[in-house]
Amino acid sequence: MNIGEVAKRTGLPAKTIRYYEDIGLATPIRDSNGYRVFREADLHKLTFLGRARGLGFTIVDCRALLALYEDDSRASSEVKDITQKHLAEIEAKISDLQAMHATLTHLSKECAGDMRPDCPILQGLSGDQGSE
Amino acid sequence: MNIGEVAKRTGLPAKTIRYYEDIGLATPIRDSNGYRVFREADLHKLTFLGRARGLGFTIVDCRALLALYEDDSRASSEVKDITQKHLAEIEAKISDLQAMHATLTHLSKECAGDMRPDCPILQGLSGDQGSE
DNA sequence: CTTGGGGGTTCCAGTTAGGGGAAGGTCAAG
DNA sequence: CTTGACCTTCCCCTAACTGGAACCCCCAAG
Repeated sequence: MNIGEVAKRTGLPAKTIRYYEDIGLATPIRDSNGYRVFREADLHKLTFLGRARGLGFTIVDCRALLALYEDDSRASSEVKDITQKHLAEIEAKISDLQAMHATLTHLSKECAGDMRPDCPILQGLSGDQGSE
Repeated sequence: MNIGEVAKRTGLPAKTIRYYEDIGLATPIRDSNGYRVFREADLHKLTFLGRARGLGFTIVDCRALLALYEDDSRASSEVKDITQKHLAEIEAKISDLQAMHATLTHLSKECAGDMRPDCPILQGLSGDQGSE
């Protein structure tokens, strides 16, 4: 299977697949013309990578998960640990974003958004806490 | 005021302040010894930048906001537009993260997390949808 | 035979928003 | 005079790709 076909099946851009080979996450063999040739196992690994990345795991995490995926004797606790850490990071990010959202919503509500130059958003950003 | 003092007052690392000068967001003057000298106005701009960045605005947004901040005749609607777009992006990110969180929580719950190799998380990532 | 188009290949540069650290100039105190 | 804190520039590094240039390969049509 050539890279284009793999891209179609996994949904990953060809560029990304080449990149994954570069950093050692995929190891297709080569045809006599230099083209990459992907086997079923390569396809499975790339599909796995695509899903893990889609769930926000970093490449470092993916590398670890992939190693565990290929190790039949792994303990499921190792996988669960990585996942729990990732969940904690996601929760932290959500909290951050929600705090930003609250602040901006508040500032935005007070701003008329018309042609006048008076703008509570800029006042808030400048450090003037106004009549809070 | 030297850069160290500004760093203390704004909470921004000196490196960041130099970077902001590099990209044209701050324009301190120079002392005869080559040291940067920051005036009150520079301090205000940097404080503004710190807050805007802290609320997740990109540097591009900050540049626009700063221009509006310094333009006494701006219309508040321009500021509000940038803010609303940013709010929409924040909302999209929160949704993404919440979806990831739900999926991972689901997978994680089904995983015993013990010494056995059986792991529903890896099964989920591999594309096996199991008994869903 | 040649041309065209649609694969594929490598390599280089750029993205965000700075961070780390080296090599060296400056300043104030003891 | 020296020490240590502060400042300067410069260059490389990060994550995870993406875009583009220049070039090779293969097949079918005119």
